[in-house]
Amino acid sequence: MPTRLTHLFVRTLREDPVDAEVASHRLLVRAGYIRRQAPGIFAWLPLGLRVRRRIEAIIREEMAAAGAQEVHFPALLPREPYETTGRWEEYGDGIFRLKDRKEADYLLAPTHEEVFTLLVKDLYSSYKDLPLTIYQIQDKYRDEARPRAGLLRGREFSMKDAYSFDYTDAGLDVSYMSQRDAYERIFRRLGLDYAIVKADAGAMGGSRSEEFLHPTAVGEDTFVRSAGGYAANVEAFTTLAPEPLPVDGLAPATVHDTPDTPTIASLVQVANDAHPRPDARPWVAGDTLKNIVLALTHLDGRRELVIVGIPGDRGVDMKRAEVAFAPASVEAATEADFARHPGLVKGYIGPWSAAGAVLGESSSTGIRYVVDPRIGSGTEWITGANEEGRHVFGLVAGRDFVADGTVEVAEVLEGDPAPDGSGPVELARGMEIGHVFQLGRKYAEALGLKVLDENGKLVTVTMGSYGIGVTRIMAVIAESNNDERGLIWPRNVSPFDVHVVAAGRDDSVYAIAEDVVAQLEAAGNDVLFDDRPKVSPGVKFGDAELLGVPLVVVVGRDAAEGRVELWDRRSGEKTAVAIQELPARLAAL
RNA sequence: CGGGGCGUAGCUCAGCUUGGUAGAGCGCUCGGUUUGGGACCGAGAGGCCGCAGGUUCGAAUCCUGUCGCCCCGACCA
Repeated sequence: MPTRLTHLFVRTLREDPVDAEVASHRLLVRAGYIRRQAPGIFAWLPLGLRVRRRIEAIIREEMAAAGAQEVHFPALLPREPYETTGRWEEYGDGIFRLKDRKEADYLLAPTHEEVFTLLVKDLYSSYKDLPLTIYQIQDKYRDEARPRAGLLRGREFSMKDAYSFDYTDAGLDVSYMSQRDAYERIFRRLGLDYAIVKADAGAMGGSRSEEFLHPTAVGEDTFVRSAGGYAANVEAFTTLAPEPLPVDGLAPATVHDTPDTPTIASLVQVANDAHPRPDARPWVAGDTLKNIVLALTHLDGRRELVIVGIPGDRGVDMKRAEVAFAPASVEAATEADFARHPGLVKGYIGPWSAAGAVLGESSSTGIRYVVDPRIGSGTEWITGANEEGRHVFGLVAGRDFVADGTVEVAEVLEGDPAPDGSGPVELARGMEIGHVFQLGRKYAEALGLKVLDENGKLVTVTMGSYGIGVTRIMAVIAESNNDERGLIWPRNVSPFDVHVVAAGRDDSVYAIAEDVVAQLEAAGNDVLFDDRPKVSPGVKFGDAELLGVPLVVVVGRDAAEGRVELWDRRSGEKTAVAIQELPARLAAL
């Protein structure tokens, strides 16, 4: 049976909803696919559900092909498992918590590692049962601080999450690659461009982690890639450290007056004017060593100052800093912090002074000092002399100062060399649409999932987790498949195969359209039929463009002569087709 | 959590400065005329002007408080 627009539960909006900014959000609401219920929470209308189900179907097929079995857990879960793994606390305000009538704690699951692990523990106890990969397609709940952009970052969202269970590391690698391969097939089938980037393993404690990023201006992640094939999230980017240089023969450091140079730009200016380099090459920002005071707040609430030294031509990337110092949180040091450390001369901080080391755990201040990998042994720098209006020139790392360690907090710039030697990187924005992750034994350890191996020895299971954002994918597809008139779905996720518009003034057009619809249905097409009798053609065309079914058949002025128009929504091209040839023409597309 | 903006009809908005009993367009209903690019005429339905308190003879409008929403940032397997 065709779906008739006279009966379909939908109302298209002529104007853009005021609260929608990005194209996908705007169009999905305007075209009647979703309606907002609360911030980041949406109701699904028939059209929206159809698209969602088609995406799910593709995922299910590829999961089955990868040997994963579907299960289903509740979204509402008790506190205990999350308490055991520590995530009840770790998630903080990030999850929805609730109490039952007995005051027992529950949560709406943000992800399901714990209960998957426990279920396998319940049922399996032998290596013979492994490997196992199970998955579900479930709504997840996260109390995002700021939901935004409609389906792209909601507080309720649908995700396919799979979990693999192995008893050897080699087995985990196989399971991981199997899911990773499945993801590539899924995204290819969905027509979604993607980059696989190294991700920060972070607090999840796993070893190998890769994100699938869809390059898009609305993406929230910045990633880098090189022509030679390197790709990484900026948070996971590692700097290519220079080989140590010999320090022998380098000129001794000299201190110069550099009045009024609190910024790198002013310092470079004064250095070139008053203290030009002997070989006349101009000083540049990259010749300076900038020392930035950060304040860490550790999990136990302890506040610690740490100073990071980075080349003066780049800033601190706070996201990279968060990763570098995790699980502590990071912020810029405040005036109060400086007040507690009179040894720090704001604007003129440096590791060295005539009286000895100033920065570092064993220095006069005792403040931990970590530097960018570019500050390698034998490199020379202009940096603060710890006196108002004075800098030290030709300060050599490894000779004149030693840091407590290196740190990856400097911002990554276009053209930086990829760590694998595959050339300079470019920066791009991306939206995370999938994430594959080797969890290792963290959850199995915490929850006691062990099996007996071939030798009758109890071994802890090693796990992987693999997520795909179903509703986010739908938004991403909408985001990259639209024009000023509306959505344009790829054929394999379109809510219908073909949209038939009856555009005529008399009854015969409708009778012919009914016949066309019946033929298309008989040929196996899922048909949306605009049979609204009193609606003008202009409105019908406009709605057809808004709704975004990629193929439209217009039954109109030439219908009496046995011809209809086949309208390619994407190209806008319309071609006359004889009605009896129509099913074959569609089948051939 | 910091910054900015906004709450008036289903949607998009005007009215608020200068207080006087609620408006437009679109959508919806009925009748009629239209019918290949969002047509027209006529008649309608629809609002606790976010909520609470205050000022006033009288508050959508002024004052105080509060709740909510959107955007930017922080945050975010």
